[in-house]
Amino acid sequence: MAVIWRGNTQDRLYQDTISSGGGNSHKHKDKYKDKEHKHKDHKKDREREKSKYGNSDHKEFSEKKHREKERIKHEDVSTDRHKDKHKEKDHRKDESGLFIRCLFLFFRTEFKPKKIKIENDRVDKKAKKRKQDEVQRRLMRSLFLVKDIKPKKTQKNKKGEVADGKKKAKKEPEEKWKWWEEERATDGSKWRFLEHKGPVMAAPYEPLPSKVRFFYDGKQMKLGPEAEEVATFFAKMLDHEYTTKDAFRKNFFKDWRKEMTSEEKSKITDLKKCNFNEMGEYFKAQSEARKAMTKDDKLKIKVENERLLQEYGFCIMDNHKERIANFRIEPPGLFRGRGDHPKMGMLKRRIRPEDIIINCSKDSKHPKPPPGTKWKELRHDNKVTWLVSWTENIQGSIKYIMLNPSSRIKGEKDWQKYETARNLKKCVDRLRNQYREDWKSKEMRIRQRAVALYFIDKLALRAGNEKEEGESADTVGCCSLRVEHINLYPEKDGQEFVVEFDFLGKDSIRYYNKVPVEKRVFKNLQLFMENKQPEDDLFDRLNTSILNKHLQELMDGLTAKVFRTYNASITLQQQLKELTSPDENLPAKILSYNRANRAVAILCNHQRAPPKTFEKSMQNLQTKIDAKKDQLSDAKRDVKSAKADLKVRRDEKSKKAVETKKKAVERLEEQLMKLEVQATDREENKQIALGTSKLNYLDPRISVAWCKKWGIPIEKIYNKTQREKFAWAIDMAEDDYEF
DNA sequence: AGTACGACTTAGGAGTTAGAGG
DNA sequence: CCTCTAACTCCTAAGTCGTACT
Repeated sequence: MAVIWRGNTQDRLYQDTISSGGGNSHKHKDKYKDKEHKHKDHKKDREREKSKYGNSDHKEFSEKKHREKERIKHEDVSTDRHKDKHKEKDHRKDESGLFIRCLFLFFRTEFKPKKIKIENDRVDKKAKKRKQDEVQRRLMRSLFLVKDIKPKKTQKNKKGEVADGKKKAKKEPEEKWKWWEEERATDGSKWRFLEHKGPVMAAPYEPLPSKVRFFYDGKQMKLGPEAEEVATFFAKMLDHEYTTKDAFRKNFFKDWRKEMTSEEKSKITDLKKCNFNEMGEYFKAQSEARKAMTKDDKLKIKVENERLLQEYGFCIMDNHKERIANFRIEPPGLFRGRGDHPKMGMLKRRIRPEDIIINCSKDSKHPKPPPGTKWKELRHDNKVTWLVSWTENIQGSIKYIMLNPSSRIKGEKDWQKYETARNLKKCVDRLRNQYREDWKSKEMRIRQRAVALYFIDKLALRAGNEKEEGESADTVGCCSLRVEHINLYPEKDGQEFVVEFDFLGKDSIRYYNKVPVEKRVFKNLQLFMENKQPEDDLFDRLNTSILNKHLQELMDGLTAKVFRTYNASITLQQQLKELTSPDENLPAKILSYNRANRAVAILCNHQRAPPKTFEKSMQNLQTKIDAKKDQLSDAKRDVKSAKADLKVRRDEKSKKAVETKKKAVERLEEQLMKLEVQATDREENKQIALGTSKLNYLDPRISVAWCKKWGIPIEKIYNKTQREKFAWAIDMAEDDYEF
């Protein structure tokens, strides 16, 4: 079974390693029989309905278009893009923190980071960098002129950047809009005015040069453009292990054949006989060539990208120019699901303008479809935040183009999320008492609800919606846990009532954990598992909808995922309090921050694949360690012989010699320990991803407050993008902010 | 209560870039 | 200066949750 089966962090941090694995092959077939059909028919009906009524009943907005436009402040999000590059130099090297909890204490006292490198050095580099930048900018400008790009905003911005980005670094553009100081709409509308240029369509297919051949069964064969395009998708993935998987090959071949002419179809009947190697080589060569391009050519591409960004990357929403997140339509390709996805390898088809729904203000300048095409629909729905949508062909789900996280519309929502989590903080004790009471309930469903909630709270599990079997990888969350995903141990490793979790969660990331639970929980679990098969639901009287309905009654806005946010943020706050010591220097403090962050990442089970070069860099480190060990044993031998000398001579000189040698040993021991610690550290960080929690779970105001309290520059914690996303928090949080 | 859908958040990996080290 | 690596950005898959409907 080909599942992403990474060893789990918790596993290695807190417990003995286990070597379980194994697939889950269970079937709930009856339950889902015929679902697919119904599903699809239904969808079609709805679609028909929609196009019938789509445009009819939208309110007119009173604002006059031009007046709106006049008031637009041209805050240009991208202007200072490159500006503080110099400042960006962070101290990643010092970030390497140890995680293991038992080492926390030790390190707090023992770790003395090196002084950071001298400022002088940096100033020099900065100056150098600036010079380089200036050259680049000049080039950029000349390129603009050469290419005779209409000198619209883009140009101005570019020039503006050049002008004030440099010497007068002080002169910030116009001050940023502080949406968080404004009133929020209460009527459920998301905006009043929305204007944008529509999406950037995927580049059309460029047929291969005729020298690049495809062979079937050893014989060269020219493919028609449709079949050829799909073949190139496969050829591009040739050295990815996807292409060796049965499901991938099967799905690919089936969909590929659909694109073939009847002639091709009758010839090509076996994927094994297809030879895509020349195609694969061709693409490899192409990407090599791209890497080897001259600086000028690279710059041209950069400029073109920038132009596209300026033209399509922004919209106007309620008087403000806002950055769009994904303004490009997803190009066609082969579907890459995660984990053991039944649909891997299927053809993700090209999106045409006729598939695309545009959403914007009635009174805005509507985006134009490419010449000779039209949009599927033009809609004016201000109850939603998306600008563009289309239906994807693999799962039949809808994809959207929406705004950047720095936008008002995303920021408000994010802020609100943390406020809800803070509300939970106020009543979490009450809730915890409540679910503990419910463990004793006469009703099974209440007990199940209470135990599930306990897991969600204690272990930060996801809610766990039901999924349609066969539509996606077999993964679970709390409510969808099955009996096979847990093991109960009345006693294990000296602890009582241990529950062992082992399942694949979101993105097929394995969750493995052994936790001691309260006796009552344990007994309940035994009860829930009575007379069940491994593939039966653990909580058979519960689903996310029931759970969330219950939570909603306990607190306004409360849902299962709020617990994850709450527990993540509160953990960060606590850990920061615990780990930061006032007299430490800056790198040490940042180290503490990262450790706190890491604690959260572990709680939320945020993992990453070990870096590709991980083994190698580990080996290098190990070599160093071995060398150090050799040195150490040499030094120890020296001590011995010096001692022997001393015995014979008994003079001051040899006594001193012994002392020096002993010192050397001590020094080496210390160095060795540091290296070993570094190795452990790297090993621990190997598969922990800090980014996800930082971006989605940690109230940024906690970090901002911490920075202010200890005089840490915010750039050490948040990079440019993150600072843009969390601008609201950076602006509003003071050093005494309490989550 | 159950189901399906739509909208939106959360997620890890691939690709790209910058900057540290050789 | 060039190469190698780590960080950052982009990409899009995979979740959550509310709502409409039955």
